[in-house]
Amino acid sequence: MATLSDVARRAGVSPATASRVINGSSKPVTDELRERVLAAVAELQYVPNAHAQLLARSHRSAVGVIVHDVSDPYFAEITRGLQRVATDQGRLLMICNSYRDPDRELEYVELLRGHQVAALILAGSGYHDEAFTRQLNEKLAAYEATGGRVAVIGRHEHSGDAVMPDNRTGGYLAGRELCGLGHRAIGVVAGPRILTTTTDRLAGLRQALTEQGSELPERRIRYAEFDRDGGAEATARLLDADPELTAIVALNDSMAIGALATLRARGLAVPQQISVLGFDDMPIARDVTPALTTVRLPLVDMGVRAMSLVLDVGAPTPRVEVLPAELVRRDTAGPVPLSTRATAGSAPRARRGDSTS
Amino acid sequence: MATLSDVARRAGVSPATASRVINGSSKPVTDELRERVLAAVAELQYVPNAHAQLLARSHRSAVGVIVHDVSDPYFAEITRGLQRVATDQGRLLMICNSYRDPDRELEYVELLRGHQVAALILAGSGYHDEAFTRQLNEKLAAYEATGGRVAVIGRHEHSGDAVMPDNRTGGYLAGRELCGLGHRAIGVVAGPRILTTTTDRLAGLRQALTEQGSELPERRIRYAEFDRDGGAEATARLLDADPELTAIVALNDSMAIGALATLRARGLAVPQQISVLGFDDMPIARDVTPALTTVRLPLVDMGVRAMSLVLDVGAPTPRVEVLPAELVRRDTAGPVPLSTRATAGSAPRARRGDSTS
DNA sequence: TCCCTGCGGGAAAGGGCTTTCTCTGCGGTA
DNA sequence: TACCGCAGAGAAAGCCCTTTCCCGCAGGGA
Repeated sequence: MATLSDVARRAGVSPATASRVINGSSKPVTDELRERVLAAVAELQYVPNAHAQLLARSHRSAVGVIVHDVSDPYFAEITRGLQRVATDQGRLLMICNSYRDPDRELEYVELLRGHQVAALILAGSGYHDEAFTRQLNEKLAAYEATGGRVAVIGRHEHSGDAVMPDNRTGGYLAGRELCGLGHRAIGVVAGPRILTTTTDRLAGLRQALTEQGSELPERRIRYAEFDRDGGAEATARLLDADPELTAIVALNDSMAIGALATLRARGLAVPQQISVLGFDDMPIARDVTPALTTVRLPLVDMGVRAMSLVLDVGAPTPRVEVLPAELVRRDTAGPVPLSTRATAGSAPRARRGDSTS
Repeated sequence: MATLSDVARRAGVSPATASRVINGSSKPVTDELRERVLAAVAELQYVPNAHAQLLARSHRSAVGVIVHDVSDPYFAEITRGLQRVATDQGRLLMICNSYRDPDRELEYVELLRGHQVAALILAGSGYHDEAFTRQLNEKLAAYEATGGRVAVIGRHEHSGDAVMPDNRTGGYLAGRELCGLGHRAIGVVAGPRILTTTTDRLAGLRQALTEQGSELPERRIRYAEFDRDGGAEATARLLDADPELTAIVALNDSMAIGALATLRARGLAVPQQISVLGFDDMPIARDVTPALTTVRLPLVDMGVRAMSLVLDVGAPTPRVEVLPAELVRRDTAGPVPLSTRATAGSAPRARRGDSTS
C-alpha cells in the first residue's frame, strides 16, 4: 500500500504539504505543489489509511448502532431513519446485530467504544435481567463519562436520552379493538417473555380486556421467537390447546404473518372464522392477504428522533420522547363469528373507519 | 478515555507488559503482574483504541461488503450467508449500502480499502455502463495489487473470483413454465434496464418464448425500480397498455408482490384470470396469498460461497462458481384462462409437480 | 567458580497520519 | 538600508498501540 510519504516523495514535497492538499486544509498551498501532489496521488492510487487518520485526528465522528437484526423489517425501518439523519450530518454509521443475545450486546458496546464512536444508539427491546441491565448500564456510564452520547430506542433500562414507542397503549388499542368486535376468546402469540417489549404490549392488552370485563389467562398466551416461524408455531400450539379462539393477537407483524400461514394451513378463514391482529405495521403488512390489521409504530421516525437526540450535543441530556402507537384497520380483524357471538354478548361494530380509535 | 499507559502506570508495569496481558500474548507474564494489570483495566474501564490497534498490528482481518441495500431481502439473505462464514472465521464484516448508485460504489471501494480490509465482496447486479465498469475495475485492480482479495456476486464485470447465480436459465425456466401453461400474452415487470441482472433474466425469458414460437416485444416490458412499488406501478402501466395479458413475469419477488397488489386492486383473480411469476424466492414469497410461484436462487449459499472464496487464500484466483436457478411452483401461476385459451392453441399442463423442470 | 541458557520484564522503534511550531525568503514600510 | 510581517513550506511532535530487541537475573551444567 502506498503511504502518504510515498506520495510526498514522489511529488517532491513534505508529508505535511501532501496531507494538506489531500485533506483540503485551510492552510494555503501553491497551485504548483498542489498539482504535483494530486498527480502523485493519482499515479500511486493512494488511499489514506483510515486507522491512521482516525488515530491522528482524535476527532470522533462515527456513530455506533446496536440492533437485534437489521434484516428484520422492524429494525430495517428504524435504521432507515437513523441513516437519514446520519447521512445529512456526514456521519458514518457502524451497525451491529446482537441477535438478541445480551452478551453480544455488551461486547458490541465495548467494540464500538474502542472504535471511538461519537455516540451509541441501542435499539430494540430491553431484557428482564437485572444482572445484565446493571452491567450494561455500567458500561454505558463509563462510555458517557468519557464524553460519549447514548440514546436508546424502546428500552427502559437507560436513564439518559430515549425514544420510546408506546407499546403499552398499542397493546391496549389492539385489545380494545378486538373487544369492540365482540371477541372474548382471544389468544396471544407473544415474543420471548424476557423482553420488556413483550411484557409491555401484553400489559396494555390485558388492561383493555380487563376493562371490558374479560381477561387474559396465561393459558391463552404462547411465547416464541419474535419472527415468522415463531408466530406460526405458537399459533399452532394455541389452536391445539384452545380451538374455540375467535381472535389472535400477534405481538409483532412477523409473528402475525406466521399466524396467518398456520391458519391458512388449517383452513381457517381470516377474518370470517378467526381474526388476527399484528403489531408494528411493517411494510409487508399491507401486502399479505388479507391485508394485516395492526398497530402502527412510527418506526422510521423513531430512528430519526433517536439520531437527532444523540447528535444534538449540548442539550441537557435526559430527554425521553414517547411516540404514539396507532391502530391501522385492514382486513384481518372482523366481528366475532355468528356461531360464537351469542355467547359473547356484545354487538360487533363496523370494521372500517378512522385508523385511530 | 483511559489509555494503555494509564493502565500500565496504575498497575506499576510497563505498557509492554500491560499490552501482553490484555492481548493474551504468548509471552509469559507472572501471575502477580497479570493480576495487577487486570485490576487496573477493570478500575479504569479501559477499552483499547481499535484504531491504534489496527494501525499497530498491520495485520488486516475485517472484510468489506458492498451491497445495494441490506434491508432488501435479496441482500439480507446473501448477507446472512456471508456473515455465517465470516463469524466462523472470526472476521468482522463492514457492510455498505450503495443503494444502486455507481458513484457510491466507487466511494465505498476506497473507503473500505482505506479501512484496510483483507477482502472485498461486491454483491448485486453490475451496470451496463462502460465508463463506470472501467473505473471500478481499475480501483479493484489497485486494491488487488496490494494484496487484497476481491469476489463479486452476480456481476460479470470482474475478472477474478465470482459467484454467479444463473439468471439467464432462471429467466428461461420462467418462460418455459408459462408457455407450458399455454400463456402467450406475457408481460414483464422488469428492474432498471441498466442492470445486467435485468437483461440476463430477460434474455433467458426471451429465449424460452422464442423456442415456443412466441416472442417478447418491447411493448410488453416495463422497466421500474426493483422494489415493491416499482412492481406495482409497472404492472399498472402494463395492464393499461395491454389488458389482454394472461401472465406477468416480475423480475424479482418484491416487484411480484407489487404486481399482486395492483392486480388485487383491479379485481383480477390470480391465477384464474392472470398468472404471476416472481424471481429469487425470498422468504416472504411463500407467505403472500396466493403463495408466489417463483424462480429460486440459493441466496444464502451464494453468500457462503463468496465468502469462502475470498477467505481461501492461496488458491489460484480466477474461480467462477455458477449456482443454478430452480423453479418453485406455488399458487400464482395457472393455466391460461379458458376464454383466451382457444387462441393460444396449446394445452395447459398440470400445475403442481416437481419443483424443477 | 564460571559460563551458558532461558525466563520475565522494559525500552524503544515503528505503524501512517495530522497539526503545531519553526524557519526561510519575499515585499513593503520607515 | 534596516526592519517588520507574512505567506508558504518543512520538521517534528504527537495519537495509542504492538512487537522486536535487549537486559538482568536465576538456575543448571561443566
